[in-house]
Formats: sequence, C-alpha cells, structure tokens
Amino acid sequence: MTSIDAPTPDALPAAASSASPAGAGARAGAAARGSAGPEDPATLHGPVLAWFDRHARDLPWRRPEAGAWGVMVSEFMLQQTPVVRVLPVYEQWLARWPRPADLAAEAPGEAVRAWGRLGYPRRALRLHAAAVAITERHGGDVPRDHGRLIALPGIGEYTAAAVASFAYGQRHPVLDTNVRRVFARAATGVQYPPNATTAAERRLARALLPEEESTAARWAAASMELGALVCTAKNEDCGRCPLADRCAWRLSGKPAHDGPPRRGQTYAGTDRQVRGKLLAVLRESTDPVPQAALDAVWDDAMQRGRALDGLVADGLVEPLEGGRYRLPLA
DNA sequence: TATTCGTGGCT
DNA sequence: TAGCCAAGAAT
Repeated sequence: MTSIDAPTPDALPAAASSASPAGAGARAGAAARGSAGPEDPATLHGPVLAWFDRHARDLPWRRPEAGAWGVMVSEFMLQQTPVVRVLPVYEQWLARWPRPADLAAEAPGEAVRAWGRLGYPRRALRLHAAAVAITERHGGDVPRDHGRLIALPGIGEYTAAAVASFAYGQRHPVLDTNVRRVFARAATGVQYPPNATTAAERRLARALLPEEESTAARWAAASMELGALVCTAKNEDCGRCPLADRCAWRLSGKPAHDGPPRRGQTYAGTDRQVRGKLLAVLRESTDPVPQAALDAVWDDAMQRGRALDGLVADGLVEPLEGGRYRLPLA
C-alpha cells in the first residue's frame, strides 16, 4: 500500500492553481490549507497507480534485465519517436551493445547506421558520445546521480530524471509531453500544456510528487503511461481514465485550447528532408559513397550542398578525398 | 525564448 | 489530403 492516499478524496481538483508551494508536500499542504485552497494533489496518486498496475505495457526497457543502460538507450530512442518504431531497433541495439563500453568501442558511424530510420540521427551520435563518457568517467556504469546524468551528451532535464527514476528508483519530477498533458488537464484544467515547459509546471510536478521514493518512481511511470495510452493529445479516452471524476478539464466541459497555435512541423521540402535522404544513402553503404550518388537524391544543388555541409558540421558525415563521403569512423 | 533537427502512421 | 503528433536536446 502506498502512504500517499489523500484524506479528502472527493474534493474538487486544483483548477488553474500554479501557486502550490514547491516542496510543501501533499499531506502537509492539506493540513495547512484553508477553505479556499486547492485540493490535495495526492488524491491523484491512488487512482493512477492502481490503473498502472492493471494496464501498464510490458515494454522491454521496463523489465529488470534491461538495466540502467537499457533504460538509457530506450530514453534516447524515445525522444520524439513512437514506441512501436523504437521496439525492434532497441532489441537489436542491446543485443549488439549490451554495455556502454561495447558501444564506446565502435565507430560513431556504426551507431548512426544502427539507428536506422528512427529519425533525428544526432541522437545516435550523442548516445555514442554518452557511452564513451560513461566508459571514461564512470567506469562503464550509467551514473546514478542526476547531476552526472545531465552532464552527459544528449541527456537533458527530462532524460536525466527519467533514467534516475526508472533505472534507479529515485524521486524526481519527470516532465515529458505525456505527463505535462495529464497535469494540464487533470490539475490545471486546460487541454494542452504550454509549448515550452514552464516554472509553474515544474512547481506543480514537484508538488504532486509522492513523498516516498519508490512510490514517486512508480508515479512517474504511471502518469506518463496514462498520457500515452488514455489522456492522449487527440481522441482522449475519458471513459477509461482513472481521473475522469476529478479531471479539472473534463469537469469544466473540456474547453478548447485557446493560446497560441501549437507550432506545426513542416517537413516536405526542408533541409531536414534533404539531410534524411542523404544520410539514408550513406547508411546503406559500408563503402565510401561518391558525390554522384548523393547528388541523385535531391535536385536543388544549393539546398543539397547546404544539407550535406550541415551533416558534416554535425559530425554525421565524414568527407573524404575525391568528393567521397561515409559515416564517421571517429 | 524560439528554432532546428527525421520519420512514418493516422485522421 | 495535409496537417498533426510521437518518452526532447542543443543552441
């Protein structure tokens, strides 16, 4: 049993409250609160954790044998890429490079190649660089400390918290796009969170974090899973939501998002598309690729050149003598 | 703070 | 069909 069940289970949710004192703790806040205060945020924990017990997906990086390295690899791959597309690449990656040192011993270009079509191939380069850093600085073990995690290439606020929480069971606010959406709806009463993570969201996440460490870690995974499976961006399934009876957004009639439009990502015709086509050619070939093979993938020579220069500048492509190119050996 | 950075499935 | 969206990080 968890120790975070709220004393006031049927009070109204904390609509639009971003004023929760950070670190006050759910139970302490409930005791000190006056008649007009927001509801104890801990009332969210019980339903979400119980739901997670029943509906959590059996994902390979959640199994004990995944270890911290497996969790870390999955987090890199899942940055902006759907689970279903990550699964096969994850399995191959871990089979080939079961420890950070195994990946560190390879050329970075091999990481880019194995990354396949997951997208954002700089992540592959950063994962390789992180493996090198782990091997050199941490004896080959994924560090447990949040500060050391976030110092690694490709690991930011979210991933550091996720690895510390999922791999090591620590207590950190884990704010990904799923959790932010769940909080926006259930606690704040709006359809979507802001475009960029705000200080108010961090305060809210901290205020909602269960006190007990292992419960906090479970809460992080559970709230994320709820956003991924039920409280989705489109076509949310409130009928299956354990928070439906207390969701601020739903209780207020699910008002449409007002603020600025969520920035769309155009792709067709962009440098990103050209980069993708160029890199796809290089991934397919173990041997260096002649310039002509790259020229064939895009008509606009100006844009093509700019994209290739960008890939070289990013370290994703290595230029050779005679106008030939390959994935980086070092 | 606002942009840039891939890819593919879904509506 | 043309967006919209998916476990963000770096600059």
